[in-house]
Amino acid sequence: METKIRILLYEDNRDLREGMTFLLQATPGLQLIGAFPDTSNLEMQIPGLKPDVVLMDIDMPGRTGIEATPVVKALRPETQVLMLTVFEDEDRIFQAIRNGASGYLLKRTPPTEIIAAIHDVHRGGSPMTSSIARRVLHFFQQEQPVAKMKDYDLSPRELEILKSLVKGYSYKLIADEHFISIDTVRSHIRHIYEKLQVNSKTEAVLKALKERIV
Amino acid sequence: METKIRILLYEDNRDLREGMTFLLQATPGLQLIGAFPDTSNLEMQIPGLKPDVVLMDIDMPGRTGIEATPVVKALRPETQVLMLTVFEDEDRIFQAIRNGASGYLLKRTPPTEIIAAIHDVHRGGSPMTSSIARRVLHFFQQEQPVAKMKDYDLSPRELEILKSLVKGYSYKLIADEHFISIDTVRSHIRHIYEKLQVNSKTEAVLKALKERIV
DNA sequence: GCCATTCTCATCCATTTGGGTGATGAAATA
DNA sequence: TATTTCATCACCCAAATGGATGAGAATGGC
Repeated sequence: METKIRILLYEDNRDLREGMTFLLQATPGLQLIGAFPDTSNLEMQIPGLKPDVVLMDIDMPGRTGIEATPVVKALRPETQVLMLTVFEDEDRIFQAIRNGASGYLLKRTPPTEIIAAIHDVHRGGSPMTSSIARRVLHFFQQEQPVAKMKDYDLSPRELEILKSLVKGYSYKLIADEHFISIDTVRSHIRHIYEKLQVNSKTEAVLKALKERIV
Repeated sequence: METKIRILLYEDNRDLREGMTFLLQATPGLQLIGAFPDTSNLEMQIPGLKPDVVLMDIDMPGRTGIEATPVVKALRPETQVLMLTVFEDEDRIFQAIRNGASGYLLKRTPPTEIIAAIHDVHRGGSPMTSSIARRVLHFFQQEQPVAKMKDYDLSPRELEILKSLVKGYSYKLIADEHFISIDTVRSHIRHIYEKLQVNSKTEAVLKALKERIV
């Protein structure tokens, strides 16, 4: 390893902080450049210490780890934030991820895996426990009851017209777009409304979007 | 371990299939109950063999692993599908995930980790390599340029009206909903249009949704 | 007190939209 | 071949919508 990975630790629990400090200092290839019980001085510490990886607890007094993460990313985008916490609820996981966290580990993860995860996140990976990963995947899967999704039996032409509606076009515009008369457009739209069981442009557009018929 | 994990393998490459077969048969706690070069007989094999975990290659002749996955989940929802493939592009990853895969490993993953992943997915985790995980997280993060988002300076009342518009309501309905006259509704909506720079209900609704002002 | 904003309501007018009805020719299907 | 579906267009009418303009009451800030 050429140069050590520069690590910053934010953890309010003193025992845990000191334990992690010991672990990190004892590990070759890693360099702990700071360990703090809160994020109140982020704005000084991040630009000053230039960490490669920040280990972030979630539940801290003052600014939580979730709130601090986007600040870190804003101050120094190349810094990787690794959440290290006891919380496993989807809300916090997603908030952390949306805020720019690159990894999400539970504190009960064995030390060797935490070390591995630090290297991992520094290499551009996103380490996470598989239970966290399951929740993330679940998010993608829980989607629509696509299977039961009625296709509403729209004709090809009706589908095109519906797409134009979803673009926010007026009847006249749609007519021009498709080189047909406005009455033909109206005719198609009437059929679309009937099939979708709606009776206005807005409702049709909303339904089309919500059930992604478009 | 009380009872062995029942595993089905779908992999068209003969060498890989035989290699995996050897690995799985040599591992205590696992029971390979079938290994097939294609998914043409899924409909018989899944209900007949009742696998706990299916190892699924993506690129197979006939029905691909991505297409086969939802079929597996439909035939036997409790079966966990673990993608095992060489492809690492976001498209395929997301297709697989959306189709119900519970894990996603690259074939170059070391055998011991594959074994661990099988146990993992069977326990309800979602093993994935951290590079895959990074891509998944990236999907959440790439979102909107929230920062640049103008708030359009809508008044509280206008925002409420806009929300009603997004519900697909007509002027009359909105008037009733808020106990105001229809002309007042029209007045608010005109102001909304002006601020959002649109000139129809549909456009306003689309803009509100797209920029999630609602 | 004065000013800006917001919320309210109104009137007038033109355009758009929704709904009813019907018709024609082409294409696909039974 | 007969029937059905699709795409096209038309005419009528009523309701909804969009745009211009104005105006009174309430609120909050300066």
